[in-house]
Amino acid sequence: MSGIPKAAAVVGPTATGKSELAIELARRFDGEIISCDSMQIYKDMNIGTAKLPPRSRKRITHHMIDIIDPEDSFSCSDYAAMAAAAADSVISRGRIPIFCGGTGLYLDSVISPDRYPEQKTDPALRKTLDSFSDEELISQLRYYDPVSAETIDLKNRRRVLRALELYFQTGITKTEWDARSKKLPPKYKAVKLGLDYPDRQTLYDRIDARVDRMFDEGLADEARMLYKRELSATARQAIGYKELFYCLENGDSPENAKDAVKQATRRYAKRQLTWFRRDPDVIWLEAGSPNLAEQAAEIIGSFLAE
RNA sequence: GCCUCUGUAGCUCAGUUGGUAGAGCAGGGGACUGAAAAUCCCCGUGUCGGUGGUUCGAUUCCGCUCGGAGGCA
Repeated sequence: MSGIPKAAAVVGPTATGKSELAIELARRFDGEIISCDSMQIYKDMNIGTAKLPPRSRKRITHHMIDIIDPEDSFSCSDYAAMAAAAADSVISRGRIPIFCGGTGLYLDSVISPDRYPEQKTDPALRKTLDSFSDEELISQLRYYDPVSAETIDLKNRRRVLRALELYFQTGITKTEWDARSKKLPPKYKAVKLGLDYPDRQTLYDRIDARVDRMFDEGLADEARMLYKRELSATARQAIGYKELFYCLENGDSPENAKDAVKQATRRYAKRQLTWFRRDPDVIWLEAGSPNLAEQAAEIIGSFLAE
């Protein structure tokens, strides 16, 4: 009726069983999964990104996993375009796209309208901008985009850089771009299911256990292989790998990285929770509860029937 | 058995010349419009081991007591 295609999404912090639930839902609703995970994008980064093994994914089509070499630069803007193309193809086949993953910005970027249609990443410009001091950047921002200078956290250098980059590249301020995109309808109308455990300790215990399992499965070897390659700036920040790279640089035992990996993952999970809790559209369900799939299916079923 | 040191926030410790205490880490909360597993901001009450005493008042001084570490026999 609205003309906006429908989709489902499974979100939440890491280690809550999103991938499994998404597969179950894809089975029940004849869907295909579109991953919104900034790291499962990369080939050869398997253990540390907690990818489900291919045999667990069989029979259900997964998009946006294993599509980029870790050497190649990739960012949210690439994701938004590719994921939307994938979702459209799913819809054209008469099936339903099920977004699944913990990278909140990636999900938003596919679902929402094209925010910066004229903008593409320009490493040279970024490098030039990065050579200026915080003060210089801030005064530039105050001059060219005073509204952003009021809104953006000026202590967050990346945000300041980003706003300037947008302006210098397109001649239009970030303020203006954002105002425009807010007026446009979303590309998909999605029900968002959020998974979380009733208490934080359960989540953290699961994270710890999963990190232990990753090490048992050979995370250190996987990291050693990747260490020899020229990873892109994004791929090299992946939790689980960056800590091991640090060990390799300093000749430490991989065991020494274990606690650091666990802690980084806990903090990441916390940030994910902050992101998704802010989204009023998320319907929260208890991770690991026995009737989770039924609950989820019921919500999606009535959403699709609307 | 004797002597010395030590017991303060989940952990490591600082401190109070006696007026119920503060750092780091851990942890918690928040922000986020294409670098996002990134980046940034905010948050410190705990029987100061227990128990008696001195004192207007003790975590701080004294006695005893219970843990821990070391030394001497």
